[in-house]
Amino acid sequence: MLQLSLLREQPDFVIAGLTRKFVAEPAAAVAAVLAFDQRRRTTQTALDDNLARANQLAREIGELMKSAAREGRAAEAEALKAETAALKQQAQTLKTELETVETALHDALVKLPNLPHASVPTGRTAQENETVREGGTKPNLPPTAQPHWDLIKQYDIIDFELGNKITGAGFPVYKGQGARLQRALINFFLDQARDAGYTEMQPPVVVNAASAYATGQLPDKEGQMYHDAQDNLYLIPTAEVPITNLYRDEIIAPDRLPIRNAGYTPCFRREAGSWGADVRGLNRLHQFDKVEIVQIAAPQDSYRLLEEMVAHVEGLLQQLELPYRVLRLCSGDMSFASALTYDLEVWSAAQGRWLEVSSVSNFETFQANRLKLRTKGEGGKTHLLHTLNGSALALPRIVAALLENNQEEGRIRLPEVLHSYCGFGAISRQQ
RNA sequence: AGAGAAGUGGCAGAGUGGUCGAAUGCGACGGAUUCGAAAUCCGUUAUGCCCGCAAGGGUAUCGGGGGUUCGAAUCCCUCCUUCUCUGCCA
Repeated sequence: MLQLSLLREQPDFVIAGLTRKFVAEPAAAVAAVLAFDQRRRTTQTALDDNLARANQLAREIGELMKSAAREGRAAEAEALKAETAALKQQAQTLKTELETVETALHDALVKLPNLPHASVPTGRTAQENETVREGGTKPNLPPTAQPHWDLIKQYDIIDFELGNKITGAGFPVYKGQGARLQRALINFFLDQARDAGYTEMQPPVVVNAASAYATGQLPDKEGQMYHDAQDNLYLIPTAEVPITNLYRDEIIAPDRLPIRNAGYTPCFRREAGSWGADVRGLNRLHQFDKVEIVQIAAPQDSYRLLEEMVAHVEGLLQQLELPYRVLRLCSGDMSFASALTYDLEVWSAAQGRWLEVSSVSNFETFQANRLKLRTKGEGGKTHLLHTLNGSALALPRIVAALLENNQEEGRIRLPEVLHSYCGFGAISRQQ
């Protein structure tokens, strides 16, 4: 959620940013918010004055009651009581109005996306994303090379049919060397995060509505989460949700910043309506594994830390010997909450396409505003912090690329760095 | 899951209808003292919102929500959480 103070103080700046995000009628949207804000303030001033008067009367009545017995002033007290009755009625009306206008203000404000950072290229679609750099070398595969959905059957390491039987489509079962590869990747990613200064966290994988709301999954993406209606809990779509919410409603001492956390969790996504030709095999799943890195930073440090995070993820891809590229997303392709996002994609050789394996974003104060995540600055004033997160990394597409890019006759070679984690150096037919 | 008890400021802990955003202690911060430190002394030490250039003032918040009352941390209802005992269980 954008900060109301920014709309008040720099409406033109906000409108310019919203325009770049292709928000319809940005000037009208900002004007509507400001109008609600104005109404809210006059209403609250009226209510506060009313309550101040009522409080004062209550004090006076208290005094009169004390002296009533010996001075016979009960009648005066009764008169004042009559006045408070009128005030109360008025206060009730004002309270209702305040609630209504606050809701309207809030509803208008949460509809506005975050503003793109100055370095974000303006553009509507993924075609206009900017390639920042590429790394690694694309392999030259023979024409007989197979896509990963065939390889996993051939080596019997990931079984979609079994998952379909016990759960449903998009919930694969990892078997034997496939399961061990998953575990190896998770451990490798977590160890790398720890070495980079992140504290490992193991959060719950279901969260309450307040958490889902604070990081922005609710209300916008309600239909994309699995929901347990009985207890009103949501399965997390990413570890970002619980790990960021650890700091909901907190005032963090400046000397604790930046806070760096990492966590492995399974992630659950309904992916309603997003199935198509490009989502075969591991390209899109309802449940997948991911290690997420999250930082909470002072505003002046956040963009430097964002670059660090991208470098960390790049380092992982380099160690996995995967060809990759780093994209700076254009304004129209960025998520609702992000101010600047880098996507990292790996080359999936048999499919002949880039697969997004990580998205690293700076949300500036957009999430922190809903989280009420603050710090105390000069003069004891509180102000919002910046939140950042990134995948480091999501497993399925990494596995897809590893399988496709490294396929050889009768085996799939694995990068050196995984050998000790897996306990084997190549996937072969024996389990 | 059943029975009982409890939820107050960074922590501990008082407060059972008015002068309570809240005693006291600890911690933290600033100052005095000191060559420096300890000890001691003085002071400061929750958050949101509204009015105001500011100084300052107002308002709300004592687990959440609702109610009674002129007035609620205090009484009532409800939900949540924690603790103790019993039961069940990886």
